[in-house]
Order: sequence, then structure tokens, then C-alpha cells
Amino acid sequence: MTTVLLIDDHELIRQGLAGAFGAVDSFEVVGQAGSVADGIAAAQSLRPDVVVTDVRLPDGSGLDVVRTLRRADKQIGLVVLTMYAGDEQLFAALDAGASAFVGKDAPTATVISAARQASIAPLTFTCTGLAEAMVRRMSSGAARLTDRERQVLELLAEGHGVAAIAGRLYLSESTAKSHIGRIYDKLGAANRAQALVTAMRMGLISSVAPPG
Amino acid sequence: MTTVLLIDDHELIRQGLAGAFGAVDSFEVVGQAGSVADGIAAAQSLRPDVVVTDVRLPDGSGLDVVRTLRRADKQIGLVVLTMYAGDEQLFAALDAGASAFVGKDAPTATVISAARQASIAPLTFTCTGLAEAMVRRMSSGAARLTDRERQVLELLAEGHGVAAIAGRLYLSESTAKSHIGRIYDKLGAANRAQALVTAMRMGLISSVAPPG
DNA sequence: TTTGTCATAGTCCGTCCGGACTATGCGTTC
DNA sequence: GAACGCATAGTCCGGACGGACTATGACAAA
Repeated sequence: MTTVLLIDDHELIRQGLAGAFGAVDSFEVVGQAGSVADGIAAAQSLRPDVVVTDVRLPDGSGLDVVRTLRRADKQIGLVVLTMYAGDEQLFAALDAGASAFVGKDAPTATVISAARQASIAPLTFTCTGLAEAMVRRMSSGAARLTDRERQVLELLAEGHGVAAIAGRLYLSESTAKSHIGRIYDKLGAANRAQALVTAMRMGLISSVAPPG
Repeated sequence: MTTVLLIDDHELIRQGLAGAFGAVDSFEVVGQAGSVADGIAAAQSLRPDVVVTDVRLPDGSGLDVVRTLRRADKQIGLVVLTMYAGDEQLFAALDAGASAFVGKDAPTATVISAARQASIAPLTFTCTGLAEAMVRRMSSGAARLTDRERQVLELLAEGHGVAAIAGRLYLSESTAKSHIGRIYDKLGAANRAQALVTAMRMGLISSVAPPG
């Protein structure tokens, strides 16, 4: 029997997952959580074999959960679920120590199968149905932004101009422009509009308004 | 007994909904669909009391389902579900003839309750927990774009400049600029970046790449 | 019929953007 | 220690953008 902890802020999706796992004899859902904090706490007290977590959570990223739990336990299965299967997130999940990466648009059978894989080989990364997308990105020049570029991107998304970005990050305008230009290159964008739309579609920019 | 048809492209969410409705005696899920076309077809053959549909579907908008079904049947309950409860969508749902508008982050009990309301009073619009957001928008100048503005917005999102937009829509550049300026006003944006990010967060721009 | 909204179109002008370059210093990796 | 990636910084310049206006015709609602 494989025990499972579900982390997702949408009750609807938790129920869907619970139903899916409940229908399989070899799995038992032992807990649910709706946030990073609750999820980590629940994982530490319940010690499930597998944790299935959403990427986007109210108080942070599901990848934080993954990182925290992986650091403490090399054997735990960590399945990352995501609504928009941006490849950027895929690499981040890989880095964080996830066992599997599955889109929410995947059939439930895929999630079950990923969880099974994760419970057997937690340190083997599987991304059903996304290998293709991964290869596509890899070969097409990819779009992995550096930390600095991501910071600049955030500010771009808030509508700041070059001067404002430079000011906020204590850079010269030239440097800010360099970063912006490199972001365009990596995203295959010709201007801000394309860059931001692409970035949002890839999940590089939060789809919810920033705090404050 | 109230019969329900579920329309959502995510199997996970369909299962969640099916579970939620299944747990209530007075409801019976009689069918599921994953697209606009299938949804309309299913509704016409199954004649459910209530249709619960997602807004974002692979082949169009859930609001198309709502419009189509409402035109044919004034008594059917039409509950619109959405991931990102943009208020723009709320008004659009109201216009389309929906009975209720619920965010996917709402507890399942809210969805059930909305469906019950919808079955009792299909033409009374209820939007649990969103009245606040609605009022906020209404009083803060609102953001309902005209059809033309939406077309322009689409092109902006594709990274086109004023000249390109004018060309595509057979307008003078002045007119294109007028539309763009009005979009900024309505969205409270100072430039393209803010307009596009806001628009995407409000669900005015598709979060998936356009066909082709 | 008057009011309002929408789409259309225009002018003027200062500002900002984006492209194409080059270059230096600092870590890491091989 | 050489090579590489990254962050930093600079120049130059044409073209695009955004703001602040005004205005007209069509059409619908009051």
C-alpha cells in the first residue's frame, strides 16, 4: 500500500485526485493540504510515500515543498502537478528534486502512473507526455532565464520602463537594457508585448496579481 | 432529482465535480464533456437540468455553450466555472445568460449551492463571493472592452505595432491608436506591458498560444 | 429627440524603445 | 589557466510609442 499526500489549493482538484487515487487499491490518500506551509507540515507528520503537489500555491511554490522534502528524504516520491506545463517549470522541478512532472490536462491515469513511478524510483525524473516539449525547447534555443533576467522580467511585467527597472535594481540603464535584450532573445520576442505574453504562457510570470 | 452535465477539458476537475455532486443525493451527474462541441451535443441529447461548464475550453469558450443553450432553453440551469475569476468574464457570463458564476478556487459546497440555485431559478444570476469584486470593478471605472477593442488587444498581444494593427483591421493608424489608448484607460494601464499583463490576468487574452 | 456609446480619423510632440555593437570583471568548470 | 557564462556598462540612432487633444457619423437607448 502506497500512502499519498495531496497538496493543491483548489478543493475541486484535491477531490478529483482523491477520487482517482481512491479508485486504485494500491494507493491510499492519507492527507490533503492547500498551501506550502500546511503541505510541508502534513508531510512531516504523516510521512507519506508520495506527495503530489501543485506548483502554484497561495503562499508560495509547490517547488518549495519539493525542495524542502527532498532535502530531508531521498526516498519520498514527489510528483509535481501544473496547470500550464511551461517547460521552465519543468526544469525547475527537475532541479528541485521532483520525481515526476505532470500537467493537469493529463488523464488521471497519468497522474496515478507518475505516482507509482515516483514511489518506486523517487530519484528518477519522469515527465510523461512532456519529453517532446522538452526536446523541442532544448533544440530550439531554449528559454532558461538567469535569476537577474527573471527579476527584470518581473519588473517589465509591472509595466516599468528601462529607467525604473534600472533604478529598482540599482543598475545603469545600459545594463537594464542589456538584460531586456537578452530576455527578448531567449523568448524569441521582438518587443515587450511578445516577451510578456510568451513569458506568461510559459509560466515565467505569475498569472495572479502581485501582493500589495 | 436534479440532473447535471459537466463540461471541462480537465479530467481531474471533472472527476472532482462528479465526486462533489455524487456525494449529494439530490444531484445526479448524467454526462461529461471536454469541449464546446461535445458539451452542446451532450446537453441537447441528455437534456440535463443543470450544465456546469468551464470558461476556457480547447475549442472555444464555455460562454458559447451558455449562449447556445440559453437561446434554446430558458429553464436550464447554467453554471459557469472559471479558474481566474476575472470580472470581465463575470459580465460576459451574465450577458451570455448564465445562472451562476463560480471560481474554481471556491469550496465544492459553493459549486453545489450554485447548481441548486441555478436549477431553481435559472434566470437569476448569482455569483457567490464575487459580488465584492464586482462592486470593486464597477466603482473603479470597470473594464469592459468593446469588440473592436478586444480585436486590437489580441493583436497587441501578438506583438504587433500600431501600423501592423491598423493594416490588419483596415484602419488608419490614428484609429488604431485611439483604440489602444482607450484599452489602456479601461485596464488602468500606462503602457502595453501593463495592459497585456492585466488583460491576461483578467482572462481577456488566451493563456495558450493561438492556433497556427 | 436627445443623450450616450462606439468606431472612425486626425494633429502635435516629447519620450522611450530596440538593435547593433563592444567591453570588462568575476566566478565556475573543464 | 583557459574557456565559458553571467552581470555589468557603454555608444549611437531611427523608429515607435503614449498623451492630450478635437471631431464626425452611425446607431441605440432613454
